[in-house]
Amino acid sequence: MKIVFMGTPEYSVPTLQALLDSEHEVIGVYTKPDKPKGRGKKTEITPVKALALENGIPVYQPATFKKEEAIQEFCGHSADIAVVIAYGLILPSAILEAYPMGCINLHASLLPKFRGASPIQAAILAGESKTGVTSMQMDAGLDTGDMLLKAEIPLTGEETAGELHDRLAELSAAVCVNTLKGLAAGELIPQPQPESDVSYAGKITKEMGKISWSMNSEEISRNVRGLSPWPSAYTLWQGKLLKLWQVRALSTEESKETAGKVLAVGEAGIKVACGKGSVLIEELQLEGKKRLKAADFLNGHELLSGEILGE
RNA sequence: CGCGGAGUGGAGCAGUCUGGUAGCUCGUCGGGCUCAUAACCCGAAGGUCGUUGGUUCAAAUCCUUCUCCCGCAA
Repeated sequence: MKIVFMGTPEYSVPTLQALLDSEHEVIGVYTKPDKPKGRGKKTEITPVKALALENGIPVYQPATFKKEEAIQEFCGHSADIAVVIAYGLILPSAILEAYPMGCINLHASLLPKFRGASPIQAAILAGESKTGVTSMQMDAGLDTGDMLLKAEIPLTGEETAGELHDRLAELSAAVCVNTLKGLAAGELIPQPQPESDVSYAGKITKEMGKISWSMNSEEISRNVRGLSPWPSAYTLWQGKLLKLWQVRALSTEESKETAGKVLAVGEAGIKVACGKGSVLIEELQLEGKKRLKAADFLNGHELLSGEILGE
């Protein structure tokens, strides 16, 4: 099949690579416009664009599909289908219906759970025991299209969003290839999403990373994992930003201690009281500094029992 | 040139403002104590103070070049 690929971040890359390696032909790649990014505000090309350029595939970067010319251009490609994965732009119906087989999307959750922008993080934050990837025939709604294929993976309760991101990105590539195969063979029957289990995962914001020590230890652990590596969970220590990279939930029993109080410090980590239970901070990072194991951090910083974090 | 912090024995930090013997907490190695120990005591090794040039009798410290790491912002 002739495919137009639409994607932007790192997450999209394995799928594009899989399509390039397949018998299908990628005739064009859409990705979001280049933007100034990173320290120093340099303009960087998107990961998808980088891979497309390496392979000599035409790249298109409209800022929006609200303009007629962008739609015209899209319709001008003689493709059979468009594959959309973490593209980042809303696609109007004129786009969705431009090609004979429409647009299929790969979403990083077991739909209809966690529709929206942050399905990977949402699965961890919600403490799910499994998650996965769903391919669907796109329609005008937000991740509401009829489902084509699903693949599940179990969650151990230890993984970070970053690790899960990488695994699901690989899984998406496989699901994409299988979905195209199924569609070509006419073997896939689109399944409407059941209304009963619908949930949404909105955009992740920086503020979500601020730890409320009044939460229980398990919730804090999920926040640390679900927001790693971005935007990362953090608290404050002596007025400075202190990122938490690895935290272990200890007890979940009621505690009489003030939430956020440092109960003990040692080689194993920094034990902090929560609203319910306590956590052991095992890896952390002070603003401007590198990520450190708690033991290394304590060698150079005087963090004492009894101090209150979060202020 | 978006804002800011930092580069000091193997690790994490102090020292820089107010130039003048390189320090702390660990780790490593040796010895001791102990039934024993990751605990405790004694001792030792290990550093061109990121790089370039300059100022000075003298530079980790002041000025300069470059580079690498990191927080914010995007």
